[in-house]
Amino acid sequence: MHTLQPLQHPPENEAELLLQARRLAGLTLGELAFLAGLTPPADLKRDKGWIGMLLERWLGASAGSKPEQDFAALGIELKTIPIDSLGRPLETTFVCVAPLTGNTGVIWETSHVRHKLQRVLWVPVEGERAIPLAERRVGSPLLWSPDPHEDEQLRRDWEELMDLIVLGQVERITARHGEVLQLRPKAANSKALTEAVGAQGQPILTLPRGFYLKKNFTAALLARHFIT
DNA sequence: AGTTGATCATCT
DNA sequence: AGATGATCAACT
Repeated sequence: MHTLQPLQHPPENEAELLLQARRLAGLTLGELAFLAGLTPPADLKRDKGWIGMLLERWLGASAGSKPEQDFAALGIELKTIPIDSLGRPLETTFVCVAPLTGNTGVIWETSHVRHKLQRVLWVPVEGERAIPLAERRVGSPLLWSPDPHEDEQLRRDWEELMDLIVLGQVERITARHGEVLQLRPKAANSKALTEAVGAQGQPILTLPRGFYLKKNFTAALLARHFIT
């Protein structure tokens, strides 16, 4: 029998992962939820990570809250990305938390950002709020690694942002810094604080920040996929 | 508070 | 309308 069902185990290799991801293309979130025995929330207001969790389940990713890649054995990270009717991203993409202390001497080549983005399975999902959550369709997946140009774009932004962090300027950084990679708050709320470096090199408390891919970057990466 | 999964809601 | 800054949930 060939009933479509979530992978019960982590995929053995890239081909198995990609094959399963391709099977999901064209199906709705409601169908995938039903087949997985889940009930979709009415909207994502209080369940912002629901789609990501659903796709993790279908693709056999190690569940949610582990500090490693989704497919550790394959070195692959899973990212669902909300898109509009033309395939363009509706949101920026969270990459990882930014380290705000202990950064003297860190370099791009061994950074968390570069490691996270080394190989990513992108799964586009219709994201317009006019479409009821259960009716939104999953798109065709893209297994991606940064090409030399993309790596260079990311490196430049990362170095600029990390320089400011190291120099105690984290609170002067806004989301406008960076062409393709930005730094924004990543916290439960504005009361959650973490340690960082102040302008005089002293410890300060500030909002935890995360690195996010700007939409121009993910739009280009998805577009490259659509034409090839 | 920190990790994972992200989108919301307000402002320009 | 689109981007920025703020926030939600589950688990540890």
